[in-house]
Amino acid sequence: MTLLTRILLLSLLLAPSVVTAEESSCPEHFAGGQAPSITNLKLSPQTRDVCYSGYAFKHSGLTRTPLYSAEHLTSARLLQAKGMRRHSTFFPDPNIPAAGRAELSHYAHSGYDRGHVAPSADMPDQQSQQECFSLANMVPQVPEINRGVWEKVEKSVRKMAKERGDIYVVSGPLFMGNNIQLMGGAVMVPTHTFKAIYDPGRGESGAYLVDNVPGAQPTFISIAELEKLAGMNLFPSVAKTSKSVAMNAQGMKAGKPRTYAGRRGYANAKSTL
DNA sequence: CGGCCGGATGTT
DNA sequence: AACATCCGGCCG
Repeated sequence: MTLLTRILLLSLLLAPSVVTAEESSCPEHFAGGQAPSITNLKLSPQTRDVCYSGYAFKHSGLTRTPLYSAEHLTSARLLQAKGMRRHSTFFPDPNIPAAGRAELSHYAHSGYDRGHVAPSADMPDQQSQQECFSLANMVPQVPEINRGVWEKVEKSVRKMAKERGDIYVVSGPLFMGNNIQLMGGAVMVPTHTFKAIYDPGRGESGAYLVDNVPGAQPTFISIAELEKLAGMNLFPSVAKTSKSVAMNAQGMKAGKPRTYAGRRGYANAKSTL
């Protein structure tokens, strides 16, 4: 089977709903049914919201990455996901206009991994498994990070979801500073990746932030702090006073929780977008 | 330690 | 699509 027919087959198999309005057509993926919203207007152009069965994302044609991918993780879902057989069928997303999407060629021999934003291991069935290999759910990630500490963050969040039973997760890239690299002349290489968690049962929230450079360790920041860096309102339905989740207790070597704004070099960092 | 997992690579 | 191989982390 050629690559082209495989892509055509995939586009037939996938039945996404693309929405442009404020209301999400897949509220089940979001805390309070409300999708994250953009507050940094530089991020707004060429965006598209896509709903899949296991996650939903907002894609940017400027970065050719998701700005976020959102999932609702429950213990039942992860129990089901655990038994899933995985297969790697990465594909350029037919729901994203070709002019603004990532292609397999952009990633080939780039030195970067195709890093899942919504992870494959969270997906409970064949369809969602397949859908999460969309290149619209990928960011160029330093291999050591993707296969190392980021994987650890993902596992830690799955563990948290199993223990708590029910959490909402929003993951995505950051593009900080004025020296953003382009992979394959097209796809923006994120400087960081984040994973934000909201626990509706306990009213707690928090986020991991990991630099996209070899040797980086995860840091823990508040949702409010992350929202400033990301230029997005990640959990619009959640009161800003929600308590912080004690993520350090999840087997992570994240060091002391600290405020990212306090770190030298980041306090004045601006998104180039 | 070995075996498994999850993500990625390359070849056919 | 299947297969071999790699890797780091985790578990018994």
